[in-house]
Amino acid sequence: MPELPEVETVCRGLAKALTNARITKLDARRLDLRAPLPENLSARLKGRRVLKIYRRAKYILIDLDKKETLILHLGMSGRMVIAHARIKAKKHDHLIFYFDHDVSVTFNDPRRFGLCDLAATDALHNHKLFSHLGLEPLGKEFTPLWLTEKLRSKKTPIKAALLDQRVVVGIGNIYACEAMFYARINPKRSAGALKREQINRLVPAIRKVLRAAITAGGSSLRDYVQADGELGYFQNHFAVYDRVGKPCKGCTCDVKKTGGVKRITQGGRSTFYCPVKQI
DNA sequence: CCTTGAACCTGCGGGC
DNA sequence: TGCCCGCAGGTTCAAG
Repeated sequence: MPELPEVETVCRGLAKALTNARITKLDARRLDLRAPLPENLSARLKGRRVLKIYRRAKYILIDLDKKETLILHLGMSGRMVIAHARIKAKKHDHLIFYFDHDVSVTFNDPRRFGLCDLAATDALHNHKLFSHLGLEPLGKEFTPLWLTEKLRSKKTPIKAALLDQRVVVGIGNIYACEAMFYARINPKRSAGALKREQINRLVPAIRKVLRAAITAGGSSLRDYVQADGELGYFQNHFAVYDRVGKPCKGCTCDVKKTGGVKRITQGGRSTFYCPVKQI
């Protein structure tokens, strides 16, 4: 799935295309995403105006009139595709939103780990999906001091802690690996045992890699595409992610000797790191 | 409370 | 060519 930079990119594309438009119709072709679609969603959305589109964690939030917000999550394989003409539904096109300026937006998600909900705008922070979430990594409050306190009692590896959305949101498998590389931290290190200097490197590393990825329009792997159909290109800048046996970014080692980037499994997920630089 | 592992679902690429 | 396996950007739930 799309991690924070990809979701941010999608939100910006949707905001540009949809702000102030009115929903004329929702074609809900599949009701069994990660959670069942809300009752009568199509009827409830008809005629509603889009006020604002933004992101929280990896969720796309679309504020509508009448103080309700449409919540979308892309799961692992979700995409939003904007079209300027009536489209013919393709495989895994689960939701097709039509708007009054002849734009359609299709939510396509082969694995169906994505989700769509509608909730009261004023009560979003109490919503089941949001109430447990940690800080935004690009926000002001996300500081080394704050992160130190949050990780203090954690025995899990730092890699797992970065993926824990109760600590900090938006970081997924790619950007956890990348940020730890730039911070020169071994992913196996216990989160609570990190040294002050390490956390001092980690926070800016996270912010830097997320910002750079947003600038690049996100990472397009197998099936992720920006809302406007353009491909993001950050995958061409990965330092370690998906680079087993290859040199890490800026590597001066003899890869024949060191073996280059290594892959291990943590919490059932692949971690890529440089055993030379990340200690 | 904490941590770990499995589950959800589909598609793709590699090895034989 | 086809089959089988492992792997894929996330989140949640059960079990220890």
